[in-house]
Amino acid sequence: MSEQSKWERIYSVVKQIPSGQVATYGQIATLAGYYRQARQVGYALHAVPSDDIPWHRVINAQGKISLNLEMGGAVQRKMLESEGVIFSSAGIISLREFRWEPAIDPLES
DNA sequence: GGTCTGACTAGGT
DNA sequence: AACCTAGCCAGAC
Repeated sequence: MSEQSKWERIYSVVKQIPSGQVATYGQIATLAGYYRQARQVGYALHAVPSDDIPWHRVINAQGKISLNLEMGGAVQRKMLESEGVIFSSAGIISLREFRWEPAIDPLES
């Protein structure tokens, strides 16, 4: 499988994250059929080709933003907050409250 | 070609 | 809670 179609599969899952919800890198990897390849999800999002992919709704497993502030972390937080996602004083999002839990397999939809 | 890096994670100590 | 390790693999050099 080429890396192109692999990334596109990752993107197709990310596109299905609803506004106001978030997913973790590992969750996207698993949903796309690439269990344990969370790093590749991060890499794919780093090179995100267009702005119709809600890359900002992907965070790490600790509920935190993985970018440095200068890499766009501040922008990501602002976009999430504008969608209604709440950050704690420590900058942590409650995954229990905001994590996306797809009812159907994203690859089948 | 080998080696290193990294928007990561799960499991163990 | 903090730290370590193995697993993953596309680029950059």
